[in-house]
Amino acid sequence: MAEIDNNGINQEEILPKNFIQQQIIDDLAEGKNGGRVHTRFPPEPNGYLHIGHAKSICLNFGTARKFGGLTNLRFDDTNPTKEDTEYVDSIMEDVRWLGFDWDDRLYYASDYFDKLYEFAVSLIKTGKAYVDFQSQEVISEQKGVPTRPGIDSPYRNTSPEENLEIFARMKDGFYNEGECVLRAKIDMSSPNMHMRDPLMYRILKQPHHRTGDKWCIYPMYDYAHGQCDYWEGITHSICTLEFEVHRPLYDWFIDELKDSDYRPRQIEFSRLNITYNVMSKRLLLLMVKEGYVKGWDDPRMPTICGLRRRGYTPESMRAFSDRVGVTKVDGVTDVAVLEYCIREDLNKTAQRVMGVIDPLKVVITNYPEGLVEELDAINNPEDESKGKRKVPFSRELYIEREDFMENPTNKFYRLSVGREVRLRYSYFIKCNEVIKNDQGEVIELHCTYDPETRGGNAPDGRKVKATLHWVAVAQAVKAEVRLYDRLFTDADPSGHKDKDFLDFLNPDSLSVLTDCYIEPFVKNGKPLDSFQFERLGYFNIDPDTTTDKIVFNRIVSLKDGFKKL
RNA sequence: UGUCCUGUGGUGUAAUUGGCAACACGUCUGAUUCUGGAUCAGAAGAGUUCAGGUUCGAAACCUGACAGGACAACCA
Repeated sequence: MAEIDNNGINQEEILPKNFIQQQIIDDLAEGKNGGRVHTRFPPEPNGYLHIGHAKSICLNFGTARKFGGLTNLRFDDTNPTKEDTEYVDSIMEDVRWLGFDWDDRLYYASDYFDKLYEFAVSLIKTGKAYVDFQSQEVISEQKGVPTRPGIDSPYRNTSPEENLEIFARMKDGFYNEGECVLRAKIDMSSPNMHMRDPLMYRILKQPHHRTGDKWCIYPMYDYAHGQCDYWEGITHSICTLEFEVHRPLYDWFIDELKDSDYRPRQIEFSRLNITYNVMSKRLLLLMVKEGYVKGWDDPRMPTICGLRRRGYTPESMRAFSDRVGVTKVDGVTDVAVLEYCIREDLNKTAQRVMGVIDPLKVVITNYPEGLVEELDAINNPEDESKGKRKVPFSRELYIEREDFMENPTNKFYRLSVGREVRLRYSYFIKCNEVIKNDQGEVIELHCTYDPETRGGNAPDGRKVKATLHWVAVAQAVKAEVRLYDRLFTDADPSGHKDKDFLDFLNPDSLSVLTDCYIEPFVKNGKPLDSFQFERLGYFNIDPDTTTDKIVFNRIVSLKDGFKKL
């Protein structure tokens, strides 16, 4: 049994699950930060969140929760040229949908613009920051390259008094964009490029989505992030690997700022990659803008809103995030793991229903015309409490075209002429005759049923090898079904130096079937409700559904236990 | 020819800190089944990038290679 100690921390769960939790445990053991654990999720509102962010959300909120701590949501909005409130709203929706809550701890980097300015002034006063009037090109040239040290700027030794005046003018809009920048005075010969007098502020005469026209100078990420962490009391600042080389700078600013033993600590982990996907905001934005997909929430997209529309559940996303783990190894997760997670969830929860997506008409020649029977069907065999429903059965039915084979191979044991199969929850039927059109295509089957097998079992105990799903023609709901395949044909579309990721776009990633028939039960469904179409897979109702057309998305197929022959 | 990070079955992770390399996904068997699903039972698959060293004992520690990644935005 779990024991709760007086900090409310579950002692049973205190075993580290990954290296970050191990480091937190070590920090706690050393008595750092007064035993607090406080994380933050810091998205830049310049695009929609994707499944990699979902992992980060689960990691930040999940880790804090495990240690009885808190997590802030903080928008990293230091660049008004790229950011927008549209993205702020979608990000909040996505975090909540995933099942996390920041309570009243919603922050913006822009909340700290005044404090950041004051801190910059204090760094100027101590001679640790200076305004540089050189062009971007010159500054870049002076920075050198990783293998060769840089050289000092001629503005490096301007007096603090003069810098103070200039910086105030900079803030007041006296200079033009690009005319000057504020830099930290650190070490132009550092082997770490980020320590070669990094930029703290640049001039951007752009209105900001929150501060409006108040500022024309905006802090750089490196100058803002750690200080925001500090002022919010963040203890563990978890980010992705590309910020690893920024850590010395993060620490440098904190050292200048801190006035107690408390300090936030940056810990990096490797970002999520999934086979047959791209996971970069830039590339995802490009696919949306250029129309390769229908939008950020296209069900083929690895965005959170895309996966939500596709039918992925928050539970499945959290389970996935848990399964992939947290390390510093740059790897690729098989998309099969994601699919496993949604199947695992939906198998336990999804309402079963019968639907035929590639119909073949069947006439039960010995079944009374005009008769409709209501037969019992189980709503979810994995969950007795979900009960049963009635499914109408009549003389004319649809079955799946691929469940019939005129000349069956020896591994095919479904319907064929002379064979008997079971129609799920109804009767055994035997196929007697194949009706073809002028092109020789099978258009209809004539079968007979055995009235003794009502419900699906034969009193004489005889067995059939296959059970087929079906729908009654007259009662079926006609539907559009959208089938999705992977968006790319290559496992690592953006990983080829000589090829563009668009070269690997899968032309068949979407197929729309318009002649599908589903049992009447689905009429009660609302957009985003999900079902298992028995033997086919999991499907949900797409928001494109209207009063006269119901549209389904295939979330994922059922696992195929057999090879197509 | 700089600094930093990372190398464990096909893939993702683990190995309680030096003690028989474990789990999951995937793959393949078989059982069972009114979903070729689910479930159950089982199998194959790594000797931990390589070479030295320390040790009774190394995936782990040390040295050196090799491979991959990150860093040279007034982006985050």
